[in-house]
Amino acid sequence: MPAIAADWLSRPATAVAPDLVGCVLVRRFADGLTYRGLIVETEAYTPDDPACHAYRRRTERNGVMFGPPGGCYVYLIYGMYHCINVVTDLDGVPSAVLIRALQLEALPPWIELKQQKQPQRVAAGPGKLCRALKIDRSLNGIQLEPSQPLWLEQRSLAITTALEANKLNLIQTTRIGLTQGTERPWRWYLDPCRAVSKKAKTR
DNA sequence: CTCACGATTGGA
DNA sequence: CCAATCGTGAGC
Repeated sequence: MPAIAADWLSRPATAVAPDLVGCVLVRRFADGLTYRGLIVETEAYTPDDPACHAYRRRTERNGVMFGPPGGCYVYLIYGMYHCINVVTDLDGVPSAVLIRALQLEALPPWIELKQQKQPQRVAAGPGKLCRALKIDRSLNGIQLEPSQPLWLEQRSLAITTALEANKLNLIQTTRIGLTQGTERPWRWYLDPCRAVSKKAKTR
């Protein structure tokens, strides 16, 4: 499918996040090997949001969030995992969409299949997907486009059709793992889908 | 300059 | 429930 261009991402993160579910994240290595993952879960972070890394002010870490849409914001969390975000909205408006889970088309060879209890969940979580696709801070600040080692592609017709027919549904719930802004319903995921990190609480 | 802590994960 | 593990940034 065609690559997603920066102008499509030049909207509030809360508008982009649901639209990114069903799109594809592509990882291309220097040797040409390419891996694709269906985006099955996202979260939005906006400038007025206390959970957003850029809520207080611009710092060395969150700088790319202040840049133009289509930027790639990667940070280290808990000293051992990386998380990847797609920068959205106008240049200067610090907003991003956290990619929380992927359904990989094929498993990279460095993932020990034997050790995987559930191979379809190797990228089910923001830290896990970065580990699976070898995404770290060396990719922080790159522009997400096909000339780079990482880019986005539009939804396939098959996914769009399945959503329209309610074969697949886009569920909206509250975000995960936060201490602030927990009430904002800014998480979206595909259902049914094994690769989603966690299902919404059911009442 | 220091030090508490985090948009996580996997195991007890 | 809890430890692992370290860069970041708020506050002294």
